[in-house]
Amino acid sequence: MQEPSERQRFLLALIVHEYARTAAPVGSRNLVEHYNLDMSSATVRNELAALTEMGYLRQPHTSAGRVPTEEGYRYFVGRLMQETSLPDTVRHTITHQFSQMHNDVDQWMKLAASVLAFQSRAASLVTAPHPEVTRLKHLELISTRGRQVLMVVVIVGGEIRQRFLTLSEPVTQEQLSATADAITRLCQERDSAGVRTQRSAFSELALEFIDPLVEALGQSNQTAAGEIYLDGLSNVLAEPEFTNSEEARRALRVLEERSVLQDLLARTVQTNNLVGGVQVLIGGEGGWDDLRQSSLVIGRYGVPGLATGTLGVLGPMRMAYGRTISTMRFLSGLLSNLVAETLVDEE
Amino acid sequence: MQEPSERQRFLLALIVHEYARTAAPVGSRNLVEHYNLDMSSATVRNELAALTEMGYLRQPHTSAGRVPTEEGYRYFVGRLMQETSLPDTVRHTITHQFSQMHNDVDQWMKLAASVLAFQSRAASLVTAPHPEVTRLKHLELISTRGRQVLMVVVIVGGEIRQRFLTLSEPVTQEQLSATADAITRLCQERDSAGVRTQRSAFSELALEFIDPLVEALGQSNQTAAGEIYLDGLSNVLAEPEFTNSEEARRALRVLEERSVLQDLLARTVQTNNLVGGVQVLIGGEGGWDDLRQSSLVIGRYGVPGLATGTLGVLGPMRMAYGRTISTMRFLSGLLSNLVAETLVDEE
DNA sequence: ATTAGCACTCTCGCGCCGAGAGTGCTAATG
DNA sequence: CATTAGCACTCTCGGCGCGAGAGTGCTAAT
Repeated sequence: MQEPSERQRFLLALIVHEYARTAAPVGSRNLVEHYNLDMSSATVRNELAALTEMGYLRQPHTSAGRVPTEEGYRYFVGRLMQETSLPDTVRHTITHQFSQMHNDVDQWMKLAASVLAFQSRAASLVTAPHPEVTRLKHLELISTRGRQVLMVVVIVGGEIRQRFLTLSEPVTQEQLSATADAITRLCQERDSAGVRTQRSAFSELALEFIDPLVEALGQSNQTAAGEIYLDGLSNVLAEPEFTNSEEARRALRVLEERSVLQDLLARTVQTNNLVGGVQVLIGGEGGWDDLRQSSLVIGRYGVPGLATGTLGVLGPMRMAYGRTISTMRFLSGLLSNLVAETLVDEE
Repeated sequence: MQEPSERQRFLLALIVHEYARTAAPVGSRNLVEHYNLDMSSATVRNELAALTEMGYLRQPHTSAGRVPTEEGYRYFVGRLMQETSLPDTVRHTITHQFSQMHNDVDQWMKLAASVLAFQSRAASLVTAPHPEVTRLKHLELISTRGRQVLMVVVIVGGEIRQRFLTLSEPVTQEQLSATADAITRLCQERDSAGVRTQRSAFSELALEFIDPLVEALGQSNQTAAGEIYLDGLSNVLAEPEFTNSEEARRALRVLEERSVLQDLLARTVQTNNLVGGVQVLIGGEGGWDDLRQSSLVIGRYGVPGLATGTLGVLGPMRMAYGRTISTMRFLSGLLSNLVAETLVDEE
């Protein structure tokens, strides 16, 4: 890929910006007038022709304005975009909102999704902080009625899972508490496999809880990484590229289908378009045919080795990458701090 | 409102059915041919004219076929629709799927939403079972690091809430467990107000947990009734009435906005279009301007007085009410049993 | 290297028109 | 008297043509 000149890069950035604003192909005359360029439209035309030749721009038809190609966006995101950090007032507002949230993970996630959707004017997705290995922190057994028991499994990192069990015999709450304590002591810091190895050490009563416990710990392998919080879905429907409902349906299906999102996170690690912890997938890069019209910005947060979560924004290819990325980076830092402050468990 | 004749009712039902199938205004000739009626199209025309006069049908324009009015749907749902119960095979499949779900509430909810969306071919929403009054069942305090503590609040009915706290002094896990036990004993079966009255009975250490606990118990008053599970959003985008993205956006916004959904559930109780526990709101009945094109089917499940949840389906006004309602009724029964079996706590 | 000028191309919106579908009405019929 | 065949009428919808507008590439002049 040929390297554009300084002026060509400048123009490319302008077109990306203008197209993001208007969603209409942008022409040379328009560009000159709207940005008070001190060159003529003919000069601009020459440069645009060059950029088109290089593959960064394309024309929807012979005589329309220019639109950035995927390649163009990639170049813009990777080399052109200046990292505008979020305005101080916005940062303060967001920080303040989080401080109001009473240390409730659920509310944090909702707020994060909401902020991300609002700032990016696109759809956002946030996953709750999730440990990379699920090891038991604490087990609690609560009698509900007769042989019914509620099992609460607290995982290292703070995640909580629950199961309902029916015992073969009624048992008192005292016995349950004692059993829970025993299991907790024997299995603390163990993952599902580790718990299984302890099987021989348990009392007959405790054995009734082992299978559900093992299963609760092992669950993460199959199921989505915890809850997925979505917000701003109606934002993307407002964009002209999604008025064609076929496109909109595809995008929505991706967001609904948790398995797809998981795949996506899995691939997050190994790609090359990393921007300081934030990844940008343009035009369904990497085989996401359903997202051919869209772009996806993905970031992670949390404490590696303890618990991490994912932030994502799905929007049209012409989304405001700058604002989206800086918001995401800010949120990622903020959430990472929250995770570190509250969830950290190893010393 | 005038009472239609037997034959008119028959034709009204046919039109509702046919319009649900094709989404196009249905004409007399079409009706006669497609359903092999043994009357002429002229006769049908006369009857349709009468039904139009009565307000059950309308014509999009002078010379188009007929479309049911809201009034027409209301009449259909209230008096015409025969309650087809779900085929046995479907019932068995669903029951089987639930039995696979390992007693995990989260998975039940997801499955319920998925089944409801699939059967109704529309968007579904399901709320987790939620106690009408939130009273403490069990409190657990888990030390995470230094002064950090994870508070797990189990509510009568099985719901779980968590908070992260920072204590003024580091405390051992033993002390925490003892304190949690003490609080549990003093406050079991109490709601947030009840907990507050016990304040004087607590040790200094215990006092640090009271405010967060009161707040966790009181939360339900402000926040949505637990998690809301959505599914099938892409279904409604597939419907022709939502290709006009403006309509689609409105509907989506309603589903996203949790506060709106809450309002909606609040009104659920007092309306008149009840069908054996399932309610049908047609055309945004009751002041839901954003849902003017849509209908909403709402049902509840659970054990009144202990924990209840809501099932909802949002789709175009011409949705398949029969299938939707019977699915919802079946699911409601199934979930109610699950709640009763696992969550019941009072004797 | 830049730019004014110009011929050329393509889309988009508009109005027109004929086909098709459906209606209401009237008159005939069992 | 209910039903129905026949018919004139109305309205939508898709295709077509056309002119305006926007944008381009090219050439020649600066």
